[in-house]
Amino acid sequence: MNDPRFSTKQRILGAAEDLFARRGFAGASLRQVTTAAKVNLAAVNYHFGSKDRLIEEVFRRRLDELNARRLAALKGAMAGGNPQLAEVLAAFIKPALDLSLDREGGSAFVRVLARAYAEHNERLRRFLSDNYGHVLREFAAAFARLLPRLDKEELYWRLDIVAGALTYAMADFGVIKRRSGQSERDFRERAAEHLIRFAAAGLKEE
Amino acid sequence: MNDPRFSTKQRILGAAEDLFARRGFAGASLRQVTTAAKVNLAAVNYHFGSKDRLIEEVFRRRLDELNARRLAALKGAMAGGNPQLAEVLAAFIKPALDLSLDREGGSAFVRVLARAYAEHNERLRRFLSDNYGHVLREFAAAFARLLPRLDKEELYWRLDIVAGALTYAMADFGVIKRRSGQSERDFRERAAEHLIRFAAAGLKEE
DNA sequence: GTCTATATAAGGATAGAC
DNA sequence: GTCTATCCTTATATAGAC
Repeated sequence: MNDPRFSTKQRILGAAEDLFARRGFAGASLRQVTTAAKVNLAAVNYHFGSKDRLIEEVFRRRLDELNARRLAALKGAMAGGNPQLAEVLAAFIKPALDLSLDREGGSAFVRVLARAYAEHNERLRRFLSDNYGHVLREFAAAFARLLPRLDKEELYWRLDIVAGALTYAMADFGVIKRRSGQSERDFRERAAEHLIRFAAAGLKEE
Repeated sequence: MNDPRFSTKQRILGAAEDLFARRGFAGASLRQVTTAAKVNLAAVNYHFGSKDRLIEEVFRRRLDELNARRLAALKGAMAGGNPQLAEVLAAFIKPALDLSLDREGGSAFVRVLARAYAEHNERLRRFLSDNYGHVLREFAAAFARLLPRLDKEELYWRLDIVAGALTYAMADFGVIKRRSGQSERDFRERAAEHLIRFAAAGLKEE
């Protein structure tokens, strides 16, 4: 029972992630979280200090790895000296959709992320911007190199639209359902392909 | 004080819309709503029966008109016998972005709508599907006529992506900010234009 | 580090007078 | 239709024993 992957702290994070995805930050109570994690109610305040700090740690646990993967993929796409638009898009999109495939809570987390957008919560926005803003800036610079004919304003508009579609796709908001014979992994991979092709077409449009 | 536009019921709906947008359905309490509406706490249960029913009425008040406008615009686009893709897209997108321009609460409502997606709330989904699903089906049929080379699955994927980008754009999730000299209306109109061009390019892609 | 017990506040909903 | 008062549940957070 001393496996750090199943420590009290990690069990709380896992249960919180799941419940925040399903009921929202305000909708999921610490009682529900600690019950699901099979830990004592007081453990949340012992390990995290408050509900707000617990929320931040739920983000940190996933986003550190997600953004490291995105940057590594971006570096790979830019390395050859002849970067392709679809590769750079894939560097941004695929790690996110992969995360949504991770049965160990990742699929819940992407919905938490979508909720964070909907929240418009200033505290959360600042936390995300402070910790992960540099990743977005690197991608924006890469796209600017690949699409030199688009002025900056036009480029930002289009990237914003791509981000919206990605957020929506990741959180599974849409109406498309997986067919019964299809694996979750296959479904997600097709979602990423459709999204990348659609986005590339929209970005390239003169 | 008997103007039905400022009746107790309408004031509750307006305050609820604003608070649900800012704090979410669980995050906004009936006490906050009734205080903002300057009505008595008990008035919510008298007029609506419960918080859940209040939420549904917040949706109904806006969506009846929004979807009527969309269908009217769709009819207009299809009437000539030579419908254009951009026109049909505009019939779907522009009424939504116009709503987001309505200072009388519409701009709050689009954020409520985005939250409803994030909620994945079964009760809400059924309510929306039962009441407004036919509108989406009519648009899907129109797009199918305009894009005969896309098979049904491909078309649905792409429409799903468009819906995601629209939801995101309406709720102002993105990073693009209005410039100081620019009016809100002008900003929204440009958002709609960018979105329609981007979506049309992505939909047409072979 | 985990427990029980509890302080303290806020929540949705309702009863009953006016 | 609107009010006050209140029921009952749930919430976050903490104190202090183990």
